[in-house]
Amino acid sequence: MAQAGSTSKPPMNSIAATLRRGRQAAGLSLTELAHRAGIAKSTLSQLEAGQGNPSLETLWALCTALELPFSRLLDPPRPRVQVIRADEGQAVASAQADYRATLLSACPPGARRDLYRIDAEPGTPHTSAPHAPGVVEHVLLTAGRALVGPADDPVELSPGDYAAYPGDQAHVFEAREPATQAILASEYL
Amino acid sequence: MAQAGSTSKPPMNSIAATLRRGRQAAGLSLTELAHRAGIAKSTLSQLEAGQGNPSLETLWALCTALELPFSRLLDPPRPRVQVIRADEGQAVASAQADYRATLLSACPPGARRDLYRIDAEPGTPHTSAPHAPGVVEHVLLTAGRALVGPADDPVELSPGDYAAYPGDQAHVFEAREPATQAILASEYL
DNA sequence: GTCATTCGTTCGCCTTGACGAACACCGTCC
DNA sequence: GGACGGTGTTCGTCAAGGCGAACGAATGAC
Repeated sequence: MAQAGSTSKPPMNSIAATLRRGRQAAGLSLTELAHRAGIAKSTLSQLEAGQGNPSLETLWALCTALELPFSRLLDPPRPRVQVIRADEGQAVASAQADYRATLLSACPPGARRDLYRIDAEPGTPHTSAPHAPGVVEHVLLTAGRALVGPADDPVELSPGDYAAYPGDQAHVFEAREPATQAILASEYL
Repeated sequence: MAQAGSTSKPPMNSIAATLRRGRQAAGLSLTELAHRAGIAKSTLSQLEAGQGNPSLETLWALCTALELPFSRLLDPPRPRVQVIRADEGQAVASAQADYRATLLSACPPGARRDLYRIDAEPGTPHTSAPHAPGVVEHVLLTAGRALVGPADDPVELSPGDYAAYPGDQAHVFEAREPATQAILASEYL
């Protein structure tokens, strides 16, 4: 299975580590896991050694046997409690002074979802250019009132209201009352 | 590459569809994408036909060439605006009357992250049994005050405070003031 | 019309992933 | 001691994945 010159190579070491940790966390031996997944334990041994270039079937069988989502194959980090107080956190740059987004949780390598806290004041609407394809934004208004959603079809939200919309097209956030606050989850699967 | 009797087989059709849509969305031809990814166009053709059992290298090369996160290989759905008003949404069952979780956004197939709105009153702490390995919970307190986090090491949050902690061990949510509200993102990569 | 260029598919060959047996290793029991 | 049952590793064999050339179809230039 020769492979021509490609750009970057898959993170086998990362996957290998994930598999090994997953197996040990489940308290399984190589033999046992290989049996459950229906693959040869030699194959599994090589994979955990970071060698080779596994096929989709093999990876899938291992994921289901370990009850791991397929997407969890890449990434090690195991966090402990992390707290960001109300007045902390790095604000995201914005040309407008009446709109402030605070990054709460950036995606670890293998990107999936960012959490922001939005603080906005009435004024000119804050419009965002389309993001990468597949991005979905979730907004939950916690205080005030705002017009949120696709630029061509926004929705007015009151406290407690929730809205989700495609982020890969132009969209707006326009505060309608002073001290408007919201949670924004930007999901770029 | 024979495969012994395993449980479920990988969703090749889904991956095939994702690849084809991704390629067409990028406006690339089979030849062009194959060249960029450094694979043979015949291989790509077969993959988009849902045939075969691609190797990790092949899939990775395609993902990087299409600028798709590896985890986005499974799932099509493209949403429009979705709104859940403050008094809407299905409440999640809970034995305790003073703790209510409202599901805002469930993961589409290929699961990754759920969004909840929490409404809680002071009383007995709401403890959760450990979830699947790898789960991370994010909490952003929007009103009131609460003790949140791992059962053995919780943190007190005030409005605007944010905390993230592993969800695969016992954890608590204990309201300290009436009408306590929070956003909870359960992330199971 | 013909040539040229692109598209996506199909075919034969070669490489390589996956299998299974054999292997070395370690602890336990008799 | 040595015979077990368990671990994870290495090796030879076979089938399947990936490659590249050849293919038919569709389009545009001249």
